[in-house]
Amino acid sequence: MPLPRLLDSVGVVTIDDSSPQPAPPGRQRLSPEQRRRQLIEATIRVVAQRGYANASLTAIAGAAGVAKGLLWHYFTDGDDLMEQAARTTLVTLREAVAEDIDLTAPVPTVIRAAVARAARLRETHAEQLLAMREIVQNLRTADGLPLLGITDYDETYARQAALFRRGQEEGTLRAHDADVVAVTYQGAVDAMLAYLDQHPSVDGARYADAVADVLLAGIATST
Amino acid sequence: MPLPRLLDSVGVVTIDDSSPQPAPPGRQRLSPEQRRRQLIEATIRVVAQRGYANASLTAIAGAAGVAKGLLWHYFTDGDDLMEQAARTTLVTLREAVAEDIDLTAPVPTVIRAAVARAARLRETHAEQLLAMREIVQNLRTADGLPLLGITDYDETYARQAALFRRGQEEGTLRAHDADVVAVTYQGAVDAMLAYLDQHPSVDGARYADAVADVLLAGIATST
Amino acid sequence: MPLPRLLDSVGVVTIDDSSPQPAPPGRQRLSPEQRRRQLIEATIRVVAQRGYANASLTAIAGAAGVAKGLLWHYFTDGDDLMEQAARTTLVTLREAVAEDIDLTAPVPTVIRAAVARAARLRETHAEQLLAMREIVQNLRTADGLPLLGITDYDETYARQAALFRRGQEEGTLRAHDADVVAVTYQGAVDAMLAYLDQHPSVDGARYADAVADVLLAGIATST
Amino acid sequence: MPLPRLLDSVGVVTIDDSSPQPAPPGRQRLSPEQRRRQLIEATIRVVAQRGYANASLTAIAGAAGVAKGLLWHYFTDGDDLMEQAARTTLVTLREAVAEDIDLTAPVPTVIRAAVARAARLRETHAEQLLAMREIVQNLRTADGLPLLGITDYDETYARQAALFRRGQEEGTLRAHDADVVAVTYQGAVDAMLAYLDQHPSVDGARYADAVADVLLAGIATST
DNA sequence: CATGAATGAGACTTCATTCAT
DNA sequence: GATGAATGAAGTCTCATTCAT
Repeated sequence: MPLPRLLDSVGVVTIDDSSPQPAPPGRQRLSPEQRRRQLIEATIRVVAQRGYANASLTAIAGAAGVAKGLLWHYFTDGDDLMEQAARTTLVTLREAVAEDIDLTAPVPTVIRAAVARAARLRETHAEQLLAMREIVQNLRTADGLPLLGITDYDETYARQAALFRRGQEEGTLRAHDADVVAVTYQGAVDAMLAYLDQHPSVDGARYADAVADVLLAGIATST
Repeated sequence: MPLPRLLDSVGVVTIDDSSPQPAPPGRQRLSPEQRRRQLIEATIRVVAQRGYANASLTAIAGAAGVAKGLLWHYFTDGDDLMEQAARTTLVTLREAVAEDIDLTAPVPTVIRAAVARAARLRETHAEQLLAMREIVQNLRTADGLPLLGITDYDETYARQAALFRRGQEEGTLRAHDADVVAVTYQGAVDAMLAYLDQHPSVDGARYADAVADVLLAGIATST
Repeated sequence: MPLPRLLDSVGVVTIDDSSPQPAPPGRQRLSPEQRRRQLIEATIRVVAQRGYANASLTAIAGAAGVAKGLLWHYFTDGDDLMEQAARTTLVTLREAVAEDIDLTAPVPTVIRAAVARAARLRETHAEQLLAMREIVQNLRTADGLPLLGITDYDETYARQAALFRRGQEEGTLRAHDADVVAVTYQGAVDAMLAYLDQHPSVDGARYADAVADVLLAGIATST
Repeated sequence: MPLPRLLDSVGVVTIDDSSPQPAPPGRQRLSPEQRRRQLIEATIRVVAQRGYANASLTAIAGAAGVAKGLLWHYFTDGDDLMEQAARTTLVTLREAVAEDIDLTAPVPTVIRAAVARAARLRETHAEQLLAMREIVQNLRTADGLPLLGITDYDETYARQAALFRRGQEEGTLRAHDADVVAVTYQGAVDAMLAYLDQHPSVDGARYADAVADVLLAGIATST
């Protein structure tokens, strides 16, 4: 499944219960799941808007419309909240993207569709994309090493490599090293998203198509 | 000159005297240039190791073996230090990469060489690569907008697009949109670096060659 | 109501619990009003004892027996604390003095009583007198202009001028310019307080009476 | 000699060598006296303009056009500089005022002239007045006690009391306690200066005359 | 004598975290 | 469970003072 790389693909599907702080009564008593979701959504929102460094827990609690202290009822500390926010968001994103693509189609078709869907993530999951980038980039273990990344990437790359291998078996892709192709593909998608982010006037769909052209020219047997 | 994207920003050629606090002699009197360089080097080192959010000025001064207050003699505040560190690093990097590539060679050759050189940046400028990513990602103006990025990237993309255009005129590259090709190329290189960073056992040179294969298959007239 | 000038500003009636850090029980939970009052009292105390320039927020928090950070729960910053301390003190003082004087008595009688009450302020509100002087003198806006003073004084002068005008109408005071008389009166009282401050052995009550003699000789129709 | 109280009377006569930093050559070698005077003048200027709290030694050295370190060649520390600046200024002021008044004239005449001269101090020695107020108010010993004041006041009061006593002997002043009269007089002058400072539109000369009227009505035998 | 780079103490402020209510 | 007052550990920054040049 051509999932954009962790950094790119971030994106809690909808956070459908769109209301930020609708709760009118002073003290609502929610189920743990609801609370966690509520707090994670606020986290994504604040991180996206103010950046990781300025996303204080006070601000997050405020955005969620709850008291500061409540955070420690549901998360062991700030890092835990960030990590869970990232992981949750990643999972939801994967599901969302997978839903929109027919993975059984011919591999070149899958690739073109996946690139197009990734380009649309900017529109459907703007905050999540931003926030994930921030968290992945900044969240560290106590010894300074990145907390997220390696593991998650590998899984992503593996899935993509499998896809490319199928293409080679079916004869629709050329015989490059499937891992290299996977990484290259990811990088192209990632760069596309960053570029579109900073050039909002560009037509994303058309741009994605052009990117797919380049990629398929490089790896497909026949465009 | 086909400079890798984020890589662009990586730099500071030497930092040869790798030692954190080399000499404890009471009070060193350095020239402004030397001192600035020393402080910027320490900044890059600390940001690379601990991440932007944990790179306190206290830590940076400590890494430089210098009193905290000295930072304000040379930089107006923490953001100024970060910005200057990034800009200095960016410039030095560009020069470093430019030196190693013959830009007058046939475009496919230039591309292959550039990818290879970029792969080697991990070895020669590991800290700078990491630190630049951190600073570019996190440094913001007071209103929350990224302080670095857009402008600098555009220049990079423009240079690369010019290179690709030359290739098309000379008949060595196919007729894709040169801008799209530039962005795609950058993304591929960037992804390669990130991948190599986290898989140190992989042979960078060979990997770079494979990436160049894929790219050239996509854009060159004859592989 | 003939309030002494700088004296005006002095105040905070009680501060009865004079003890710096009365109770060391782990964590006290006070109402906002109590806490604000406590912090303002500590501010007055520290400013009076060590001077404005040496009244660090660290010292003030220490004198209040409270964590430094708590100050920012109740005041936006140090200047805000100082300003509120001054204003609160001013109001309380006015009320305190007004309570002790019968403003409907013949004007010369009011004047004599007011001078006497002012002299006693040294005993009942010594710290407040000192602290007000310090704050009024030193607290400035960002552009360097005094934050307190002009406006507040004008009100004081106006009240006094009105009193003197009544005296002229009733025939107990001579026909000087009422504004000039008000300012002169204030200055005399202010100087008396400064003098008594530095000569503690002098009998304040007797001294105040002598000052009233001089003033009334100058402005009353019959001594 | 009716010298305005310490606080009021501040005022280095002219600082005639008016140029702030005229010295064009990099390193001038001045006599100790000249240097001290230069530094003290800069101190007065900076304190008057920015207030005591913002008068850093760095700013003072900058205003004097010399290197920071030079201050410690001529003064033991910042407090010493401030104290000497205040004392020097006080002396020069006394001389300046004394020059303008005929102390042998009838006492009421002396008083009227002195009040008038004091009112003009605002015009001729504005910075000195401001700076003296600041320094006297803020400069403290290590234990928090005011460094200037008591002693200097007493001298001033004594001189004035002597003047008033002469008036009583000559029959031009009534028989109040001369000390009380001195203090009252000082306070009136002080208040006048403060009032004029904040009401620049008022005609100082006329105002001073009115103040003298009130004072003399109180203490002279016949106006 | 003069300079200004360098130091270090301390100021203000922010914020994660705790805990009495 | 939920609140927000209170704490304490940094962090950024300023400035008097020292000292190599």
